[in-house]
Amino acid sequence: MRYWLMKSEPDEYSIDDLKRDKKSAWFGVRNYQARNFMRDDMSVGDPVFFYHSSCPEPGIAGICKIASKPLPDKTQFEAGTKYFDPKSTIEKPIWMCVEVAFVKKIELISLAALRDVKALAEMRILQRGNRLSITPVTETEWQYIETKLVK
DNA sequence: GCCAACGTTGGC
DNA sequence: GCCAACGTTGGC
Repeated sequence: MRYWLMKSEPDEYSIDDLKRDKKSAWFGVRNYQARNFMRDDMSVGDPVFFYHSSCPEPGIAGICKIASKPLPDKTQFEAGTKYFDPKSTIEKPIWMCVEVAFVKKIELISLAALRDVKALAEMRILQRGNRLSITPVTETEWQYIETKLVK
């Protein structure tokens, strides 16, 4: 089992949206590293921190879990949308996604609060210049956050 | 809105 | 394969 952190802009899709939907495809990822995590490294049941980015209060807003094997991201075939990729074909899709299932909403753990914790200094999300929308979380980091910061 | 950092593109 | 130009991310 591996642990993950997945970013979403709450204006686009928030933890409340996932709570309502129970389950959702994590579509729209157009970065190869992030895609490869979904395609190659995730397993059904892996726990995920749901992170709100590009918003007034960025931080971890909830917990969800991986709920499907990798699937072709349908939005890559939708001509005229911002996720359309003309290089992709049904036979050879370029972009993959997974489904995630809601686990719980938590009291927001702000980015500032995460930065305050020495034990989390090495977290990918806190590294300078990090922009990757999906990052692995180590077991140590997960346990620390889960036991000490999640409310 | 600004800007640093990073990824992608495309000419050579 | 190099690298400059450009686009995007995301915190502030």
